[in-house]
Amino acid sequence: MRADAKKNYDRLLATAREAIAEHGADASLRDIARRANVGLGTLYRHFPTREALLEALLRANLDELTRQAERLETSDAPDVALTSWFRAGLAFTRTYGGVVSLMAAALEDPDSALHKSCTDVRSAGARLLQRAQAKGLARADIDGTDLFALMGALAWVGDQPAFSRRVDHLAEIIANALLER
Amino acid sequence: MRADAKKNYDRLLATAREAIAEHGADASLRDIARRANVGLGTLYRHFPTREALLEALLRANLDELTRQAERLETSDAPDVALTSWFRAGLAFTRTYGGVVSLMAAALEDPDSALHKSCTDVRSAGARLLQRAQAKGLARADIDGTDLFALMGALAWVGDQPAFSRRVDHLAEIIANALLER
DNA sequence: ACCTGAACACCGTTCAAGT
DNA sequence: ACCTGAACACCGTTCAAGT
Repeated sequence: MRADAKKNYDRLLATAREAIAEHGADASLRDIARRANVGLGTLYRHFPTREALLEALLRANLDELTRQAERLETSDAPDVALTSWFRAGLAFTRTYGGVVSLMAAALEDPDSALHKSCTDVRSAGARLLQRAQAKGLARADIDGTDLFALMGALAWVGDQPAFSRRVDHLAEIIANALLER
Repeated sequence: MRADAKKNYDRLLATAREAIAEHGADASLRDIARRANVGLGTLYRHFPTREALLEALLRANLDELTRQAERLETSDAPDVALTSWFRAGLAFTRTYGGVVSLMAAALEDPDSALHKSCTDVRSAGARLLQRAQAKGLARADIDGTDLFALMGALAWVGDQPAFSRRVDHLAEIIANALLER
């Protein structure tokens, strides 16, 4: 990448990080380009879709979430590992509002720039879940997609001002429900 | 209301019902006016906000949900009544996609046209919950807002194509979690 | 009393023209 | 190779002008 292109890329990403932290995943792309002092076409050149921009923004966090699952798999007790990871996933969610809807859509769309990161996270969670299920420490009637769905559901709760105060409490209830039976 | 105004009002509501069933709560208001063969200003005259339009659309359903809670309170066993109503609320949700986010926002905004309907539903649920809690049939650490939040969370799950197949199953798990302890 | 649609200020996306 | 911004097709919202 040419030096000037790299500079624009970096500035766009930094600006997008601010804008999306402030306005959520549906922040105005036009506004991001404007605040980055870059032409609108330049934004589209570097990030052809909103998903591509979010992928660049979230890749580090999502990879870390996947790696954390792998670490927990060899360290903690299966049930503790599962609920710890569940909470970590939810915590990630809180950095950018409204991001889980895009992630849910990306699971279904192989062409989405977010597809691989999201299916990786789902697989990582599924393995933690299966490990707990194998020891009889988690309920047997759920899978990795259910785990992802419940994390997304709680993220939605956290995104609503009317409910965000209660999200930790509700997360605990649901995390416990994963271990029942 | 003048006869011609009433006609426009009814046509707008019927068209909105179709459009919102098809495209969800953020359907284009312009498109609704267009499809109803009515000027855009006429839509705004009858429904000054999107919430006002949804209020007109949902009032009957939300009132019915509130009344259903009252009926269940005098008929069924407290725990059965609670979970039945929880499922009924979720079923209502499925008629129009994306409607729960507006409802959650309306809880926090006393000026929203949806405010009263939503707080009424919350109160109705809270009473069913308290009745079950008084008999030790529901967990004691949740309130009516939590109940609303969990319904909304499951509605969100139902709105995501990646998860909608699992929403009934996840609803059962969460409904059971309400009764624990 | 009610209706209309132009006007304004925003979007997302594309693409011809420039360096 | 990369950048720019006008152009296009959409929004939501308001309001002067009409009947």
